[in-house]
Amino acid sequence: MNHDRIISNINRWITLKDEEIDFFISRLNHRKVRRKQYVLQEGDICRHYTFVNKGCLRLYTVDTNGIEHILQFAPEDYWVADIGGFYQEIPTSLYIDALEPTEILQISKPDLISTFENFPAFDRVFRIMVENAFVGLQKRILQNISSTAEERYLTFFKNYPQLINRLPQTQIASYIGITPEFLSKLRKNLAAKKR
Amino acid sequence: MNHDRIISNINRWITLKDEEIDFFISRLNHRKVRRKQYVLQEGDICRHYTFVNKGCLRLYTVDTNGIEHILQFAPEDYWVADIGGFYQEIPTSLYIDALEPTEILQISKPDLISTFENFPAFDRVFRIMVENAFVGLQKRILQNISSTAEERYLTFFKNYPQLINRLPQTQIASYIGITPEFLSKLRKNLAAKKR
DNA sequence: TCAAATTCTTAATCTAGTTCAAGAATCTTT
DNA sequence: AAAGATTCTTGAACTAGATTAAGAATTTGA
Repeated sequence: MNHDRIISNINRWITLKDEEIDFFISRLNHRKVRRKQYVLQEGDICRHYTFVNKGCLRLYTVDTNGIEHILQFAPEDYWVADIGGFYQEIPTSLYIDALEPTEILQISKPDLISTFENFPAFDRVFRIMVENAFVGLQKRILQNISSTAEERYLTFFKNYPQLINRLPQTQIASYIGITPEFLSKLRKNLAAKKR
Repeated sequence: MNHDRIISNINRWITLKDEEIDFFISRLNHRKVRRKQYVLQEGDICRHYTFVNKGCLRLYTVDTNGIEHILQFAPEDYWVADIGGFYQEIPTSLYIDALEPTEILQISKPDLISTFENFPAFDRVFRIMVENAFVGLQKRILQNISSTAEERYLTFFKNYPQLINRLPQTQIASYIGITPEFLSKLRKNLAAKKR
């Protein structure tokens, strides 16, 4: 498997030495997952940080009524994990599965820790990665406490143009926190407005 | 000013050497802010990471209708900043102000960067800090897309018992994303249920 | 300690979004 | 290419939460 995508991903914020990159790459396992296959299930311990090389994963919970609530989509170039459970090694309440046939690269906790110990630059890489993700989540919270469903949909549209025609609407509805029926109505209204 | 609280805060996840702690502490400025005084205003560049030693700050936006939406409360032992704007040095859209007379410790970007350069252990400290904050935000998103206002209020009650009787209800309403009037009704219903 | 400011409550009316149901359209897999 | 599964749309009835307004209670700061 080709490592170009993950190399440019970790080189995005700071430039690493070849030795550092080679060490990190050598720790990765790669896997293919079929559509609908689970990468993580409630009750499991999240043993890997997962990078998506091709395809698309989703991170979500299932509530007591059996309804799914999507925390994150992870298309090409995104990382996913139950971060808390990964470091503390406690059973997760989250699910990760594939929305499309997907190719992933994974690093285990022992391998990531040894990467941090050998090359402190990776503490920085992962610090910056999480900082960026944090800022993204803050923006999402703000949307959720201050905007209407229509505004949230339009923001999703702007932030993830690659995903709009790639994901079923029911998944997008779940991400922005409304029912699929209501999303359908919103779209109808928006289409009417455009004319 | 006493540094015990911030020292135990940064020592919480990994144990630092005296030399590392001393360097970091020597970079801090301390300030007192009065109730309602701004620490950051829309349009400013966020020049400091701020630690609360005593009192309580809030991080929020003001929408086009003049309504405030609270992203974070920062009582004793919490850090606040517009993280994105801090590193990129771009004008913020957020406000930080004091809900009570507050004592803070601040570190500037140049000082934080030089701390990272001299002592890579701090990349790890800040990585772990942001990871924990990230996990907290994920839980909050989940609440917002999946729970009723009543459930969100009860969760706030459980997560921040120290704050419930310390903050005006209007601030809590803004944090959980409802109007103060509706929070008042919720509380009435909850009190009735208890009997 | 008192006046001003802020916060809290209640009630009536309104609306964004849900629920339920059922048929139409579109994918997936063989 | 067909059958089954999933997704999308529409409509009617419902409800959680918003809005407006006004008075009561509490907090604040001089």
